Order: sequence, then C-alpha cells, then structure tokens
Amino acid sequence: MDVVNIFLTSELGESLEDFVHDQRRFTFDRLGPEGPRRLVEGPMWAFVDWVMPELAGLEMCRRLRADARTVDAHVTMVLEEDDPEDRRRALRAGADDYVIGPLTRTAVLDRVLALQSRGVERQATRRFELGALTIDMAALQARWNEQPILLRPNEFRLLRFLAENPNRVLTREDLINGLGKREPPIDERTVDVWIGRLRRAIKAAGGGNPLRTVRSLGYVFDLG
Amino acid sequence: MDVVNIFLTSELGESLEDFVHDQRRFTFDRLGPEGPRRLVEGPMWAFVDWVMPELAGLEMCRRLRADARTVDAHVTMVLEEDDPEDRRRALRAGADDYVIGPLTRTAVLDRVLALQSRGVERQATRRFELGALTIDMAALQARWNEQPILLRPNEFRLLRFLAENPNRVLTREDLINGLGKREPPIDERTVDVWIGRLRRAIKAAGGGNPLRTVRSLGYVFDLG
DNA sequence: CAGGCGTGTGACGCGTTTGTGACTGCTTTT
DNA sequence: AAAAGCAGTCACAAACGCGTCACACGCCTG
Repeated sequence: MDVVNIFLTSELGESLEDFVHDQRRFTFDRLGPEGPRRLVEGPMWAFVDWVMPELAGLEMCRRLRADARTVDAHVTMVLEEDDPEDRRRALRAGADDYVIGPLTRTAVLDRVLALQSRGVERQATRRFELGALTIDMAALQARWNEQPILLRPNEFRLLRFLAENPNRVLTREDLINGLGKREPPIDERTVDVWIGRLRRAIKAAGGGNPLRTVRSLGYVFDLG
Repeated sequence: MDVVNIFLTSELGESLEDFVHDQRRFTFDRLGPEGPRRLVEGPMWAFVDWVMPELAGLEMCRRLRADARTVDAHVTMVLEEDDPEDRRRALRAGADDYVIGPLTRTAVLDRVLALQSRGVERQATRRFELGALTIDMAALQARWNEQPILLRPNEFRLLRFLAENPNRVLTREDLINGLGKREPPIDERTVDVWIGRLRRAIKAAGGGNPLRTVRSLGYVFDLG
C-alpha cells in the first residue's frame, strides 16, 4: 500500500490522525524549525504557513529546501491572502506551489490528491546562479556551464555554504560551523582537504577556480 | 534584550512602528542621503532602494560604506527585478546582499531573521573608497579602479591601517603597533620595506602612489 | 564478511611570506 | 665640500602556511 506523508508547520483545527483512504495510507506530522521530526519512506508533502510562531515561513521554506532529508518533499506555502507579491516570493523561496489559507484538512487532502493524480513533476526550485556555476538545491547538483560537477555530500554542503556567502572571507572555523560539524571537534586543517577535494571536483568538470585562498585566514568564494 | 536597528531609504507601505518579537526589539528609521538620522547601539541593518528620489541607490550604498557611523551596518540592496548585472553592481558598491523588491515589512524581517539565525558571525563589512582605491574588508581585497591589487597579508594590513588614518602622519612605531606586531620587537627600518612592497603592489595594479613619505617622521596616506 | 565509498587526520614537502643587514643615493647639516 | 642622516631597494635565510598524499576508520552494500 502506498504511503503519503504530510507535514505541517501548525496545528490543524481538525483532527490529525493518520488514516487510510483509497488504497493509500496518509500520515500526518508536525514540522518544526529543525525540519521533520522523523524520517519517512514514500513521498513527502510539506505545508508551510506564511506566518509561524518561531520562524518566518519563507525562511522555513528555504531551510526545507536546504535540508537533505526533505529535498524531495513537495512544499506548499500557505498564504493568508491572495497577494501576487507573496506568491512570487513563496515560489522563489523554494515552494512548489501555494494555497490561500486558512488550511483545513479537506484543503490539504484536496491538494495532495489532485497533484498526485496529475503526477506533477516537481521542477527544480531553489537555485543559485553565480557566474558559470549553478547550484540546484532540489536536485542536490552543481553544474559548471551545464556540465555536472560530481560532488560528494560534504563537498556539496561546502560549496553551498561558500556560495551563500560570496565575496566574504570565511575562516576555517566558519566553514566547520557552517556545515554543522560539532562532534567530534574537527581539526581546522581538515578544511584544507575539503577545499582541495572541492577544487579538484570543479576542475574535473571543466570549471575554473572560484575559491580563493586567503593566507592565514580562510577562503573566499569570489564573485565578479 | 537584543536590539536590532533597521533603516530604510523609502517608506514602507505598511506601518513602521518599533516592536518586540522573539526576545528582540526591532526599531525602524528612515535613511536619508546624509545617512542615518540617529546613532544606535546594537546591530544595524540598512535596506537601500535601487531607485531613490534624490540619489541613486548605488551611490547611497557607497556613501553608507564610507560613512564612519554606518560602517558596521549590514547593507541590503533592494532590486526591482532580478538582473544579474545589477546584483553584481550592488555587491561591488558595498552591499552585503540584496533582495528582489518591492519591500514589505515581512520581507525585511525575513531577511534580518534569516541572516541572524545563520551560523556565520557576519562581521560587519567594512568598505573604504578613497579616490580610486577601494578596500573591501569582507573579501579582504583591495582594488585600484576595479583592478585587483595583489597584496600579501601584511601588506593588506598595512594598507588598511594607513587608509583608516588618512591625511595623518603615522610614525613607524604607529605602523608597527597598528599591525599588532609585538613579538619579537620589530626593527623600525623594516617598515620602509613594507611600504616599498606595498607601493610596488599598487603600482603593479596600475595605481598611483597615495603613500607619501614624511622625512624623519613617517608616512601618510594622502587623500584628495 | 569482503569490498567500496566517504571522510578525518598526521605527515611531508614546497612555495610564499617576511624580517633583516647591507648597499646605494638623495637630502640636510655644519 | 665633507659628514651625517635618512629612505629606497636588493638578496637571503628562516619561518610559516598551504596543498597533497596515504592511511585508517566507519558505514553501507552485496
């Protein structure tokens, strides 16, 4: 039996129990600022409120897109009212589509079933374009002039973080923290090895070297 | 309680009252051509419109960076549409990042909260523009008319210190202390070599000589 | 359980950076 | 005019920082 996992950032007025319908099992779960509480199999659907208690909805959306666990989720933004500007922003933040709230259980299911039956292809959403370099957060893929760069998970995270902070010297400590490495404490020299591997990967894809070493300080992603 | 000071170059459609959210006090203020109207404590965030009534946004951006009072501000440029050229120009002019407008109160708060919650300590971007010379403290890069000057760490520190104290004679001792050299005690004559190397580097980038020797006293960064 | 992959680390070697003494040439002083 | 003072420059050695390699460990897969 198929499973459909639905995550919401806020409580629904109505009940949230899992149930089975039409040969599919629907599960509901809360979605916190740190992302989904549990890992699931099967397609994920996330509904993000425009306003949230702890975190702006757009930021939540971006985080979902950045989180490797939810990269394949279909993200729907919940708008309070039909503002064209907000719609555009929502999509730009990585949402796949939007509904005009408030959210009811019926609205959620309508959405999911409609899209499922239509077999929507989730198009790539969150994308950086920095010169010749493109970073596709949804597909977890980086390209240099359309040429895919073969990156290991850590290298991808590193590139993403550098690209998010262009033209800014990042110390080795910044980079370690930026990749969320805590335990065990990482030796700063290890960052050199990361950079080396990342550079080699970009080069192997025919790319240049956007990563500048700043002696005795750190590294910069050079833009322009 | 933390204070977050937000400055804008144009009116927001929505209300602009100060308010408290999430343990932080947000204050809003207008940003005129002369810079911020008041001095504040705590982090500053400036949002500069691409088009402004009295002044081009880019010029405004440069002025903010040159203004000692706002040097520690995080400057966000507000673009009307997503033009890659404009983005690069904005960053060149000293902006830390940009948003695609128009600006709403929500967009502003998104930006501020998103950046505040990010891992990196965003040390304030300091950017000098002294005639043809530009010093980008974030990227640790100096340019002469857009032409990068290739500086070694010590030379960059020297240039920075000189540029921070323009039109003022700095003794060799000042310079040694200004660069934070303590151990072992540095021979004063060594400063001459530093200056020589710095001059050569600027020249190599097609630049002039803003460093004037004051016989038996020290050196000055000449402005104007 | 073997094999492959991703990743962190210590070690090695090389290029770069940098402080210094010496030499040179210009300027000021006597 | 000679002497003293001062700054510009060069060459060099030592120290430093970075790139890279090989290896070990953990994890997943077949």
